[in-house]
Amino acid sequence: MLHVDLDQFIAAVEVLRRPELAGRPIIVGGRGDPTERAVVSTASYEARAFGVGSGMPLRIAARKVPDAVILPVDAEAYLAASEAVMATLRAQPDVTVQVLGWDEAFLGTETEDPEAYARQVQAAVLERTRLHCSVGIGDTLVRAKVATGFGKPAGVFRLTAENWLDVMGSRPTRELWGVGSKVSSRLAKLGITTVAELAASDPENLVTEFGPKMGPWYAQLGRGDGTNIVDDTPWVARGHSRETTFQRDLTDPAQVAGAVRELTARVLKDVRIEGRPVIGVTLKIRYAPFDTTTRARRIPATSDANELLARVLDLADEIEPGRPIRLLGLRAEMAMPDDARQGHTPTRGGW
DNA sequence: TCTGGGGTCCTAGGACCC
DNA sequence: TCTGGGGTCCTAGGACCC
Repeated sequence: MLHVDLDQFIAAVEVLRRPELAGRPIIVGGRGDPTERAVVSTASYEARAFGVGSGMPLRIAARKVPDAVILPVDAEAYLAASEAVMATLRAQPDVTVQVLGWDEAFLGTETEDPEAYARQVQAAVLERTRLHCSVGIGDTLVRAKVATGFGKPAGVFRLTAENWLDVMGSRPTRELWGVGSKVSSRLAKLGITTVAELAASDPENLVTEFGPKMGPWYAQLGRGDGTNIVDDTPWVARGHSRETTFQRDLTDPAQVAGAVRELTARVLKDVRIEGRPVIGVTLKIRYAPFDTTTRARRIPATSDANELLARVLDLADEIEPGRPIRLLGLRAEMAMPDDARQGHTPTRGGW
């Protein structure tokens, strides 16, 4: 199968509508104001050369690149571009498309010459959307996904059982899809720092450290093994959430109550579009500067807005009075339809 | 005043039941 | 005068991804 990933997607979309920005360091994040609390969504390759990357505080990014073009996030524009890309992918011959986000998808197809197929996909995407993408080819989803990184920018790379350890074996576990900084540190404590070491590790040790599901999962990841099924079943959202980081910390209880009502209204808007009852609510509270806690309640299935607001305000009563609040978030968990895809592979935000 | 916003899934521990 | 065992449900917290 193939994994397609658009190159510097958000920055590229911005350049399409403002060609004079081509070649300049572009940073997209927040409302485009580096004095505000916000982080970088995407940086162009020119900006990345200065050490700027996704997730970095906008303020710091702006400091690193003094003459950067800093732009606000325009989600609608990226969504429209994304839909054009995905439509192009779906129009390819004999293909199953599993969308992973705005700028990524797996493609399942049977072909004698995957490289040629990949080049054809790149050409079609470029012609239809004027956007460049990189393509990974693999015999599992994990290998295809990891392969894409070696194809960037605008290239094609193949990773299979054959060359997986040659290419990945000596690299740090952090480079695996699903291993972040915390897990790589915990692995290091077990004496596992490279992909090859993870691939050869005793699953029992991993179960002790990570539990019955994640232990074996990490061992499999080290080998690049896993499913090779591209699943185009339409996604069914488990829930919807909204959160707000306040530019100035909230201290006034009336302000907090107002923010909670506003969040509830925003979440309800999305839930109404789904048309499914809510079965749980979670309030997320970040006390300044960075102490985050959650309060959750499971509730009888309801679609009644007043009922929900009452529940959320109950949760808000658990906010400690007097502590400055930097962020409030609200998530509504929705009832799943009986036929929804469930119990898939553990991936956390992936497939 | 350095730390977004939208997601998913796993784990541990307590409560509760038989 | 000892303290099971299995199961489910729930909450809080953690980790990761785009």
